[in-house]
Amino acid sequence: MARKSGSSGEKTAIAVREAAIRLIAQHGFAAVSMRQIAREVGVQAGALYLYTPDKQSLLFDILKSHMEDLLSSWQDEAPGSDMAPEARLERFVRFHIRYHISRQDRVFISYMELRNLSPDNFVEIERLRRLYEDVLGEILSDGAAKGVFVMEDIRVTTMAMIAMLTGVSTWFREGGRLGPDDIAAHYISMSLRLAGAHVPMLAVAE
Amino acid sequence: MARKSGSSGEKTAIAVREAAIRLIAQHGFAAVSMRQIAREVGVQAGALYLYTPDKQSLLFDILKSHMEDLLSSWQDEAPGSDMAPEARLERFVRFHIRYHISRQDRVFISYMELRNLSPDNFVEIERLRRLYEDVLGEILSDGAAKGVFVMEDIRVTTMAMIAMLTGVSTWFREGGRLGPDDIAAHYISMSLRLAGAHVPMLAVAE
DNA sequence: GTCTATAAGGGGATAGAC
DNA sequence: GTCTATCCCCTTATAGAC
Repeated sequence: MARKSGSSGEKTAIAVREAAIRLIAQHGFAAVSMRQIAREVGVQAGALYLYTPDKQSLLFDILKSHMEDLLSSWQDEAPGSDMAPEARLERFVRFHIRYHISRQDRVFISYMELRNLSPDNFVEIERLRRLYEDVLGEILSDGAAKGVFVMEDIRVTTMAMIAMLTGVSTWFREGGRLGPDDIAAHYISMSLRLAGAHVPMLAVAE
Repeated sequence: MARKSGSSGEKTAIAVREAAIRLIAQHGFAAVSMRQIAREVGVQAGALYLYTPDKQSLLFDILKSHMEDLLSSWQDEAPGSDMAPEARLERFVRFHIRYHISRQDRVFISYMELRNLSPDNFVEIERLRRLYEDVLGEILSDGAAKGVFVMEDIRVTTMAMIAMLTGVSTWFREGGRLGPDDIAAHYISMSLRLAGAHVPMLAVAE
């Protein structure tokens, strides 16, 4: 975006995004003004328009790059479809939980602010979200076909599991009773159980 | 609120609430103006202030009466704690799914608009929400104590199950492939499985 | 790249007529 | 119980100086 290497434009561009993400996660897109974002960044409101054509594009860019990053991060560590369904599901759940815990703000926004997207932008984000849901749907279908997962309804199970997994971002707090890896482990065994896999209990506490 | 029996005040008061719920669910609290609500009701903006002291109270009243109605509806059909945990869980899940399907707008708002409550109002709504979560937590704890539910972590399972169940309100659409009762049945067996109960498969489709 | 100034409009809320 | 008119403030976005 910025061409002069010594300029602070690059840094400002990043600062604008980060500030927007933080403020929108906290107060909601419609409740946050461009002036608030500018104050957080330390520039005047007018300067923001060097980095975004308008407020709507700012939201869209945040959501779009979040979804793209989510999908490409998964591609990077996705197991081959020749792997056992249980192992694939475990990999997916661990990835999902870690990703959602480490990027709580972005995740939160991308679920809460869909209503504030323009119709065209909404369609595009929904397309990307559907691609991600299909990753899980395909793993569950594969497991059902191979007889290692037993579900009454694959589509409902997919939606239920996605909601269950993503919910972690609403209650997880840094420094709580459980760390990210403990939580991921719990969600892995809950997911396997939800999919109707035979899952040995590793440890029963409480 | 209105004292004259022939007046249209009572009707208007209800219309204001319904319009507010519909618009807020669609666009978000911060994005909806008092003028928009008035237009939907068919009155002028000033008239709204006969029914609410301000916009914040309008939101708070919607969320508070939703939570109170949710809790008292549950009280009305809650089974005694002498019932078997599996049966109690089944009752809870069926109630939750039906309630959330039949009041999608209210449920949606009460999850999405927490950020737009004033700090005091937020505390009150959170208190009510926690009461409701505890209903499920208590059922799961009871089942664990009696050895019919087997979970690695009761608190995490409670949060996961609530998220899974409430998620139905984000994807359910009237006239879809499955009716409310089919969906409730699926969520019941998924919940039992999540709780680690022995659950017979009734029917495996797809 | 950033600032100041400003245009043009919408926001919540109130006063007073009817 | 409702309307009209209005106050005052904040909003997004742009123009032009530096």
